[in-house]
Amino acid sequence: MIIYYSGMRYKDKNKNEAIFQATIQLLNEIGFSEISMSKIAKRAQVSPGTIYVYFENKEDMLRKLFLNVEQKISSSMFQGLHHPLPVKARFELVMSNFIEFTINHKDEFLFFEQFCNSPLIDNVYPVDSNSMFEPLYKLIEEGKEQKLLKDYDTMLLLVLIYAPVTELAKQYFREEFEFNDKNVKDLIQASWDAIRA
Amino acid sequence: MIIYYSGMRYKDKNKNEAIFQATIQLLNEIGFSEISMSKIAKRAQVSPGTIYVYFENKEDMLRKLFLNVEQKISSSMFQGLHHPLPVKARFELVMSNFIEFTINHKDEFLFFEQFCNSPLIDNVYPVDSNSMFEPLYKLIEEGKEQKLLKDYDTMLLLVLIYAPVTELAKQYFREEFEFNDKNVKDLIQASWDAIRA
Amino acid sequence: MIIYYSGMRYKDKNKNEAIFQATIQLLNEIGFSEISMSKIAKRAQVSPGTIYVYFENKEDMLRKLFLNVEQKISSSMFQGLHHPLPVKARFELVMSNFIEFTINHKDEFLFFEQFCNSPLIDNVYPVDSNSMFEPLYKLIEEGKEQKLLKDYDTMLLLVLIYAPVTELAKQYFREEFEFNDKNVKDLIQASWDAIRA
Amino acid sequence: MIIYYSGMRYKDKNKNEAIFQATIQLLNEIGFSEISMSKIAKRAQVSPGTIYVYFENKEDMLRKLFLNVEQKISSSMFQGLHHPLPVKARFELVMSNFIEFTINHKDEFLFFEQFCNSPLIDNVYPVDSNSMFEPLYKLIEEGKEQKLLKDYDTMLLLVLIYAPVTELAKQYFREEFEFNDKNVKDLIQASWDAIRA
DNA sequence: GATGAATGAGAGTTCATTCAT
DNA sequence: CATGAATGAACTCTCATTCAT
Repeated sequence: MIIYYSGMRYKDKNKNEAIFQATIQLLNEIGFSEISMSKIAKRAQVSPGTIYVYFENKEDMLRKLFLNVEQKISSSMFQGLHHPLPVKARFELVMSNFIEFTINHKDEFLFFEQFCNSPLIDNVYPVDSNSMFEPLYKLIEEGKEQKLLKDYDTMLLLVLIYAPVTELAKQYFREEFEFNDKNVKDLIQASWDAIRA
Repeated sequence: MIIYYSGMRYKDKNKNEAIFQATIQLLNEIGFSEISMSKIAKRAQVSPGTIYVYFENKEDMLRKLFLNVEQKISSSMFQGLHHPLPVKARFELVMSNFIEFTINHKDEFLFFEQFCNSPLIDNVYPVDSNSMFEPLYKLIEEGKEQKLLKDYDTMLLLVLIYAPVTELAKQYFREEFEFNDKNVKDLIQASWDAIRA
Repeated sequence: MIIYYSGMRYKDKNKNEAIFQATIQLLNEIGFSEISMSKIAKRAQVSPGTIYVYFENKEDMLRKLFLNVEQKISSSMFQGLHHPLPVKARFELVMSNFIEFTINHKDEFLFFEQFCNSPLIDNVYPVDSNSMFEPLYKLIEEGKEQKLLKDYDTMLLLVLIYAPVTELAKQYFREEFEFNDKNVKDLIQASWDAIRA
Repeated sequence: MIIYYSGMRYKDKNKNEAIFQATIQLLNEIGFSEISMSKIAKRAQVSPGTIYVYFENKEDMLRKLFLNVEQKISSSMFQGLHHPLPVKARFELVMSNFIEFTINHKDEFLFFEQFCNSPLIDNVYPVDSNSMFEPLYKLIEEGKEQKLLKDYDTMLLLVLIYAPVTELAKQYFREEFEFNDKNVKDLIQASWDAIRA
């Protein structure tokens, strides 16, 4: 589908998305060492040349894909986060949002983790790599001010609550952990125990 | 060290190690997508052909390197772990061993994380991927039996204590977190709070 | 000749043929043990990568080249073969067609012989390797029915007439035999004597 | 087995032969394009270095192997050839010797044919390539003097009798022709008919 | 915008050969 | 004599990218 917009001709959103999806899938199937523009093109059912209509080069495409996925994760994670709610309620909401996103978006999530653990991430964030968790960071600082949370380094507290989620998600996709209701509740409880004063 | 027997020239342990070190360094510098056997050979100061004297192919080399690093991490982590010690003391020992290893073996650790988050890991462990943490798994089960720890899924408790360590180590190498004495103490304390009954 | 359709750049028949000719020439000059895709590309004045636009791999290229040459030989051999002609006349026509083709297409012929005598031929014909001579086979059977030819195994009679031609052609190219009018006439006569009743 | 000979230490005949046999087998299995010194060494159960004790290089080894096989064929072919026998009897003896050798020495024969049809043959015989058939050549000339054979070019007559044998042998090994007693008799008869006056 | 033929560079791997033992 | 580790060149093939259409 091509959208015309006040005299301007827009690129086909579907092709862009098809390229993104093909890349995410292939990266999870064969990894960075084996992926190639031709394979991506074949999977996305476009010509190799077409990718260069949408992106400057391979690096540019991967960077834009990463930022796109990061945006999706971030907006899902903080969905429905109204300030009036007390700190603990907001913590629980963010945690369930995050868990829900990961288990429902396997490909995006695993791509994100693979990318973050590779040196490619250095080309994306020359300065700061945790802007995605900014609202959560703020929430923890608020909790510390209210003496609800431990007076530890904020980054330490931040990691204590998100690292287990991502790690358990990976175990879940390897079928070595089950994300049933009890486990979700337990995870949120234990995470709270880790950081509460 | 080269060992000679009659009529043979034996494989050089140093060459094997040089190839491993070159691979680890390059993977952390440029990643899986940019690494190549020629670059590894150049960094290790051997001929490209020489790598194939020691390993069947690229995949075989990476797999053997991974298992080698995993062995190093595992043996460091459980160093000095005598059974007579109480559960909490053993927990604290394992945690500090683990933290100490990661911050003192940047290259090995980051390679390990990158590898674990790539699809290559699937070729290494067709069945079970947490054998490295087996003694820690057992320790948690013992703690659960003694009612010291929460009666949660053991994998959940396991992840709650190791995931923050690896994540903070990565932040540390990005200079976004400091591993001073207080932070180490706090991390161990918070992890214990997360899992204790 | 390059044919363009809208929005596409089409494959160039000349490039395909240039690759075939370069391969035939090089195989006759240096043989299977020394030939390489790079050498072929250089001789054909294309990039090494270009060969892989036209063929899947080396084996595929050689197989297609072989079938192409076989087709040429076969169609030359049976050119002008009208059924109304008596058996002997048809025999003589096929023989002179065959002789003429071989001495006028040195490269194709020598490539064909080299290929047929290598194990590569097994990958081309999994079942039957004499389809090229099918019409000649039929002609011999007709001659046997008319009691013109010996009542021997048809394959035996077939080989008796084509094997000397190919062998003499090779001697001719080594300048150890001359294909003058007398020798051609003698060869055809002797071959007829071999098979006639 | 190592043979010591008046103060000189001889090379191991078995190793030499093992290298020859390995080469012949591999050439028939995978051909000149795929063969390599390492593969030959592995098949012969010797070290790659050992081949260079016996031969100067690959080309030297192949040339010596070819001459060795040619010698075997030639001596088998003219075995029991006493001059007192009449021309036709000698012809028949040579033919049966030749047929018998080919069908009983598949590997040597197919290697010989493959080698003769490749440009490698040019490096072996810079001048004359039919010395192997010298006695047969002489026999034909004798037959021509006795007016028993056609007064054709001797090379032509020579080829008329040996080319069908080699070609049928190849068909035999592809299981497309049967070398039973009748066919052998028929082949010899037809060959005689081809050349007799 | 979209195509895919075309490319030279470089990928992983094997090569013939050497030589210290 | 025999070994096999070691090598750099060369192998087959794929790469990211370009560009005429």
